[in-house]
Formats: sequence, C-alpha cells, structure tokens
Amino acid sequence: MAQGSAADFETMLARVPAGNKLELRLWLRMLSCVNLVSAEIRRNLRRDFDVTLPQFDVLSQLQREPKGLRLGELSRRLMVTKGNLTGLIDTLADAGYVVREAIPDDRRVQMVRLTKAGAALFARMAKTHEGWLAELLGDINKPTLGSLIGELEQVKNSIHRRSAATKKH
Amino acid sequence: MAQGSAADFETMLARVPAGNKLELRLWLRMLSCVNLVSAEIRRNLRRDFDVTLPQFDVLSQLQREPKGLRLGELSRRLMVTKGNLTGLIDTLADAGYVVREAIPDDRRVQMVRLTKAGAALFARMAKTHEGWLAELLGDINKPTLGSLIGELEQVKNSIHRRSAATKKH
DNA sequence: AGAATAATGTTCAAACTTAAACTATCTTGT
DNA sequence: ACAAGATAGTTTAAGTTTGAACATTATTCT
Repeated sequence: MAQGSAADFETMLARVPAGNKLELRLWLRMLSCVNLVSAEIRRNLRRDFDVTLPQFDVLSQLQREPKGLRLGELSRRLMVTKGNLTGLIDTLADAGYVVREAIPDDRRVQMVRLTKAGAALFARMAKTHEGWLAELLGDINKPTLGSLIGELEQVKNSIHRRSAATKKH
Repeated sequence: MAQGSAADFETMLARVPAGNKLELRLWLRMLSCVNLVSAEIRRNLRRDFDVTLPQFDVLSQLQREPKGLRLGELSRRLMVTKGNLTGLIDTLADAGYVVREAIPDDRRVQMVRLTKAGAALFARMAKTHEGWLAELLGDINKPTLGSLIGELEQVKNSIHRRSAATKKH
C-alpha cells in the first residue's frame, strides 16, 4: 500500500475500551478483524492476479453456479446494491471472464455466468486465497475456529431476525 | 435502501459450505456479520442523523481525543489510507464538525479535533448507535458475547503477527 | 382486457476508497 | 553544513459503492 496501513499492535489493543457495552466491543472487534483481512487479501489479489477484491467476490459466487445467477440474486448474495453490480459485471464482461445471457421466461432478467477464462482464473486464485486465510488465521487452533464459526452463526441469525432490512412485513 | 438489501435467511445459511477449510468458513462468516451490521448502521445513520458511516467513524475516533489527533494516527486507527482521510476531513471541516490545526514542533503535521458542534453531534449519535448494536445482537447471551470478544482478540492478534502489512522484517 | 402494482436491471450523482506520485518538512549520517 | 533518506499530508486517476430515479416487463386485481 502506498500509505500507512493497518494499525500497529499497541494501537489496536487500545481500540476497544473495556468499559463499553459488550455488544459495542464485539462489533468493533469484528470490524477490526474484517478490515485487517480485507486489506491483506486485496493487496495480495492485486499483486498476484491483478484482480480487485470486488471482482474476486463476484467470480467466487459465480463459480458455485455453473448455470449462472440472476443479477438480483448475485446482488443479494454479495450484499451489494444492484446498481453497483451493473458496473462490476460490465468490467468483468469486457475482460472476458463472465457473460450476460437473457432467458426466455422473463425478458427482464439477465443471467450471468463464468466463461471458460473466468473459471480458469478463479480456479487459479481459489487455492492461493485459501492459503492466505490459513496463514493469517494460523495461530487459531481448531476448537477455537469451530467455536467461532458456531457463535458467529448465532450472531448472523440474530442480526437477520432483528435488522430492519430483513424484518418480515 | 433503494435496492434489494441483505440476503434472505435461507440464502445466507447456504453461503458457507461445510466442506471447506475452517479458516475460509470463519472468514466468510465474519464477513457476513460485518456486512449486515454495516448496512444497518449506515442506513440508520443516514435516516436519523444525515451522516455517512465513514464520517461517523471519524467523529467517533476524535471524540476519544480531546486534544485531537494527527491525520496519520487517525488514518491508522480507522484503517483507511491517508489520501482517503484528506477528503473526509475536508467535508467534516466544511460542515463545521472538525478543525485542522498546525502544531509548532513540526510544520508537516495537521492535528484534527472536534469542534463543539462536532462533539454535540457525536454525543447525540453515540447513545443511539449503542442501542442499535444492542438490538441487532440482542439474541446473543452475555457468556457468548464474552467468548466471542476473547476469541476475536486471538484472531486479531494472529492476523497482526502474520499479515505482510504488519510483519516486522 | 385494462389498470394498478410489483419486480428486474440500468443510469446517474454524490461520496468513498485505494494506490501511486508528489510537495514540503524533518532527521540522520558524514 | 549538507546530502540522503524518512515522514506527513495532499493530489490525482481509476474504480467501488450507495441511494434514488427510471424504463421495461410481469403479475395481480378487478
């Protein structure tokens, strides 16, 4: 990176005062972790594959769906707006990694799927990407990883049930 | 939000295949949680205070430091580039919420601190913000919150020790 | 069928973000 | 003192992201 990057260790430890509500402390801590990992992954993707993180995320979702995805479904999965996705897909389509396709049933929808080149690119990246994560989280033992995954599922479910965006009616 | 927002419940549960490496699953789950909370907080801040999330983050950091912070230090704490911060501070200064100040010792540095108006705005927002988090994470009991905070500190430390950005060569 | 409503994706303006190049200033080593 | 290097913040170009308005196409309700 061109600039001062992630905070140094001492600064980080001072970030979440113990006096605060537990929920706030948990939020700030999750945010730190995600920011740190995102920064590292983005830097590595650019350096090794000349791909941006959002582009990687799109390819990653499409890779799971050989038949392709509608833009709206892709938007929901990536948790970005549809307007954002339009430009992102334009770029990836220009690069030859994805194609848009109409479907006969509904002339409003655009299916998007990986091209051979896109699938090949993602296959190359996926292994490396998994390695970066294994390295970054290398100090965490298996039981802790399992515990975190389970507890964060509770967190995710709580947010889903209680956020305005996903509240039914 | 103008567009389809966060993924629906069923979609989210299907997002992290059990076959993958634990580290990848943990990463994707952290990312989901942070995206969901960020979206909700951003929406609420805009609706109730007409403030963006990045602006809130800046005010939040400055609120802890009555004497102000250098831009570089602020950049590290927020984990954003210094170039980004320049524009962000410009906006907040134009709005009258922060001021830049030179210091006598070193003519390169700019200290930034809250104005009275900025401190007043943040005080209004802080309570509400804490309430949003308490609501979103309302299904998580105290022991789980504590466990997560502790385990995520391990995660943060692992990333710090192992990321290229913070490795001591 | 026809009108009202909903859903899908695009366009647009404004704001955010990165990464790199740059200017100005300070520090270090000789 | 002075050159070389480091540091602080700004500028710039390219790309990302949101949120709102929009056009098009489907669906629902008389």
